[in-house]
Amino acid sequence: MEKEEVRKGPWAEEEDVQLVFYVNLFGDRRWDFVAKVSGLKRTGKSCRLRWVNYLHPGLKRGKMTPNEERLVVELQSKWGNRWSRIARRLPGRTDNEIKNYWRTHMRKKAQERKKNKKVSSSSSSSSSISSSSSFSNSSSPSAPSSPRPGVPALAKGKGAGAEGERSFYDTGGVELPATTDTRVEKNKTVVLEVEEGNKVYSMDDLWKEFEFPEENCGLTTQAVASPIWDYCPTDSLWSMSEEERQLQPVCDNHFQSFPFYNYMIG
DNA sequence: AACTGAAACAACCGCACAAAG
DNA sequence: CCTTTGTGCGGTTGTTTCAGT
Repeated sequence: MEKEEVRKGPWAEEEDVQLVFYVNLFGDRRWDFVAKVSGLKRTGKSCRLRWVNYLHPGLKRGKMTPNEERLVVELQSKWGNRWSRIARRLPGRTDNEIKNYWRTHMRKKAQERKKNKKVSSSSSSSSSISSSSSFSNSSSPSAPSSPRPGVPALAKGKGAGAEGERSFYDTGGVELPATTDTRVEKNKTVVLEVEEGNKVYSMDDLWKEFEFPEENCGLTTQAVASPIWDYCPTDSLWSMSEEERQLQPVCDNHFQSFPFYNYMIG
């Protein structure tokens, strides 16, 4: 009946590392393939989701800026719940994130509306709360709302500069459109040195890098890209053909420990 | 200090569409 | 042209953390 158990639920750090590695190799298109080859017991769908919502370089984390909030409200009223479309206008934000944001804020608004109704019905007869979309105000831009550690030690996308107008979805994968400098992170040297020297980095370690924005000040949209990218080879890999990759594993130690290695040679 | 509700975030599910065979 | 497969999207649910009482 069950062919292979499919893992569900929260992703482990190793899984993240593994996924990033393989996405680096094969791009972010063939998710089924990536899922299979990586040995992750996840569906391609699940891998894609994890990538898009969490691991993607260029993801901005942390609270929405007032600007972004305004934009979301504006675009939502214009396009409806086309979250992915809206997300494209908000570099670094995912449709999921926006969706969640909207949901909580709709709830808030609904509550406010209820309150107002009660008040207005008891006091006067004016309606008016309806389409006013008082979001930009109600979202209290100044509300500090302490950063949520909901995400393991990495949701601190504080100093994310909201610059750049490009869908972060187009990581391009192998067939990256040679438009602009799609990914700043790619220029960073490192080779999936999750184990650098003799030190082994956990995902937390990797993420921590981003708690010090000064170190990334040269970056714009990608400023808070998933730090794991720092540890992944990119350019070299992107430009390699599949065959080349087979012949020339990037970092042997790791490489061989990944199921992919067996897959390729076997 | 313990409890409870709300908020934020992560992940899954099902459907629709597009491309490949 | 039809079928299959993969991907993207929107909706929904579950989990964790925080703030207020």
